[in-house]
Parts: sequence; structure tokens; C-alpha cells
Amino acid sequence: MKYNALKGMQDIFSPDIYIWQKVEEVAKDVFSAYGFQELRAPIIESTDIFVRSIGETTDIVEKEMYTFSDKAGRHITLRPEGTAPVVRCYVENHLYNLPSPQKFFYSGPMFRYERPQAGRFRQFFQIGAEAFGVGEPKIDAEILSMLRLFFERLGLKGLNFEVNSIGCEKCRPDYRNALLDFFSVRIDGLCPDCKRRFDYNPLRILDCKVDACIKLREGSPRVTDFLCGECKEHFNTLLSLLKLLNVPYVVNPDMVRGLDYYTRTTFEVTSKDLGAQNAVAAGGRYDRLVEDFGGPPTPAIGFAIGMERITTLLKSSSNHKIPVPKVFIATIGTPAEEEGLVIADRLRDKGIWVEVGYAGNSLKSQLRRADRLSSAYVLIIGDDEINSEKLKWKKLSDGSQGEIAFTEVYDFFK
RNA sequence: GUGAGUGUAGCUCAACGGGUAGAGCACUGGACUGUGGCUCCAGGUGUUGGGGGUUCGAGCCCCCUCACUCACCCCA
Repeated sequence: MKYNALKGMQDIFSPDIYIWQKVEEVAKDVFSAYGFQELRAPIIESTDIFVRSIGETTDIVEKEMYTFSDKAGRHITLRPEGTAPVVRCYVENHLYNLPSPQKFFYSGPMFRYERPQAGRFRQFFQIGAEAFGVGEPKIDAEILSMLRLFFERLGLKGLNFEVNSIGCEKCRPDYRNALLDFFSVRIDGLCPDCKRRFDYNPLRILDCKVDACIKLREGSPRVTDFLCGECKEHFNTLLSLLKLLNVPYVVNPDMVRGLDYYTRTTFEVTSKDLGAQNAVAAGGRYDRLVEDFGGPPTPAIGFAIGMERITTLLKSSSNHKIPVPKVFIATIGTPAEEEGLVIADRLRDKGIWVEVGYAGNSLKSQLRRADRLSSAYVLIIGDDEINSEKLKWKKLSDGSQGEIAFTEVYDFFK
């Protein structure tokens, strides 16, 4: 019987795992500098949490969630995204009573039942961050700047920062109506998908990839022209702060977000070096969600980074060092093997990575293995060394070797 | 959910228009009785993803199925 990982789920191990660890480490360092603290929420929540926040008519909720009944018949769902659980945690634990802003980051697996393709999986990992309690655009700018620094620290170049504002509950209906007016006289020329979009989410027509639709939407109303006074001021202030902080952005009025809870600022970081799924990070403001979850009115903003997409970029962009053993202990004969094992453990106690040879292998094959592991040193122990209580060391990079007393070996490696 | 492409050794891939499978890498041992990288020699595995059909004969053709890949929808 042969088993495979489930469709759209993958195993991650050496050497890729070191890239993953690097990304997580950089995220933790950078986010901490901005005052974000790690938060770990369960990966399963009540189904309602996602339905209410993401939106009942979104694709995620309608057809992509891993939803089950537990043994007591509760409806539970493997989280398809990270924001809703954090908001639930924030409200449930009354974190709004703590000084604002409260800033959190998290990382872990998300689940969506989709057809896999390049950069898209059924289990995928995100690193996200959420900031609660600040409505000013200043924090929007800080978050974008934090993302810029994160990518910079990873050495990723050529990323595109796109920002937009989709308004608030006051101005968005006006814009939606203007769009409907605009497309209602052109609907016959739209692609079949956009004809559907016209009814359930006309904003989506704006990022259709069909040529005919691209042409038809020339001169369509721009969301930024329909923002109310407050939204407009928020957006303009954000843009000037981004300039101040040297975040290289592009305003993309056609950018649409897939989740219903977004308000005002939305943004996306994309790369040209990925496939069709080109977003490496995305997020925005969600000023109503905390209140919807039963908390006090609390503005908030957050984003999520797609781990697989970042690691894909890093794999092709630079060569990464993978850890190698410092010492390989090759032994001949049982007494030597036992002595080697003792020495190995003593060195390991000092935090040194030590590998040992195993029974049945010739010295030659042990050395070959040490070489293939790229071990820095080989220690050789046989009957002669046992008798003299000295072992031989060999440095594989230049072939130099020498002798050293058993008792001094612990100081030899520092 | 829709569409297209691909499944041959552990990995990367060969095998003219159907004649019952091969190379490189990797692995192990030896040449070099206790010294790696280079070279040479030797060693092994395939139910050709699975099932059915056509045929004297199928890795190759047909059907079904599974898996993977890419794209659409949608999205990190």
C-alpha cells in the first residue's frame, strides 16, 4: 500500500525547510520592531465565524471551506484565513480594554478546498499581522512600511506595492451604483463570467483578464472619485505618508479584495516572477469587523503573507546556506566505536553538530559519507588511537590532519 | 466546478510508423588491508500509475480510472 499526501498539501523538509525558517525568523524580527506580538489561535473555529466575516456569498464560504461536524454535531471549519480568528480572540478576551493599539502577528496553515496550481494549495501557510484600535492612516503607512522592510530583509527585489481605497459603508454604495450604470449599457459585450459578476459583484469586472472586458471598462467610474470626504482624506494622507517613508507604491483603482470585511485602505504586494497567482501579500482595513463580532467600534487593519509564494521566490533568487555537521566521527572496531560515541555526545552537549559512522562501513565509506555531508572535520578512531588515547583529526576542506589527545578534544572545537 | 497537458528504475529522462525496457545521476563494494573529493570496474530494482479493450504481439493505439502539472473561476 502506497500513501500520498492529500491533494494540494505538501511536505516541507530539508533543504527547503531552512528557507521557511529564515522567512519566519525575519518576520518575527521585523514585526517585533513594530511592536507586534505573536498570537496563536486555534486552526479550527466555529463555521459561523468565517461565514459572518468573509461573507456568505464569497467563493471561499460558498465552496472552498473545509467544514465538518464534530462528534457533538457542532459545525466547525478549518480556518481559510487568519483574520477572523484573531478578531474573535480580540473580542472574546476583551483585549479592547488594553491600551490601543493592540498589534499581533501569527503564522500557520490555512485551508481552502480549491484546485491546486502554481502558488496555490489546499493547505497553505500565511504569516499575518493585525493592528486594532487605530483609525488614523498613520498606522496604515506603518504597516506598508513594515512589509517593505520585511521583503527588503529577505533580499526580495522587484516587488510591486499596489494600494487602493474601496471606501466605507457610506460611499461604496454610490460607487457600486455608478458601476452598474456604466456596465448596464455594455453588458452584452462582457464575457460570460463578467455577466455573472454584474449581478453579484460588479467590482470584479474591473480585474477581469478577458480582452473584451478590458476594452469595455475603459472610462469606467473610478472608486477613488467616489470616496466620501473622510475616506478621501484618509487615502490622501496615507499616500503622502508612504512617500515620506519611501514605500514605492502604485495606486491601483481596479484592485478588488475577495473578502467582504474590507473598508477603505486595501493593498497587495505582487511579483512578476510567479505564475498566475502573483500576490505575495495582501491586506487592508476592516473597521467594522470588531463591532460585527460583538466588540466595541474598533478600527483595524491587517495583512497576510503567502509563505509558499515567498519561499518560491527565495528558492530561485539566491543560494542558501544549509547547515552542515561540524564533526564526523569515523571509527574502526568496537572499542573505538564506543569511545567515539562518548566523544560525540560530549561535543553535542556543547551544541556542536556531530555525526558518527555506523557498523559495517569501511573507513573509506565513512569518510565518503562525511564528505557528502560536508562535515568540516572528521575524527578517526581505531585500535591505535584507543591504545595511545589520541585520535586523528582531519579537516576536509584542505585535507590537513593531526593528532590530539582524547582529553583535549573538547577544547579543540569551540 | 471547467479546460489543457503529463504519468517509464530512488531522481532526471530515452525506447523510428505497435515487436514483451535502456542511459545518466544517486546508492553499495572493489582497484587503494585504516583516509573523502578525480578516475576505472562490479552490483540491483521496474507489475512502463491502475483497470479493461483492439492486436499474433501494446510503454506506444482506444475507453475508463487515479495521480501530478498548468490555466480558468477565485485567491495568500
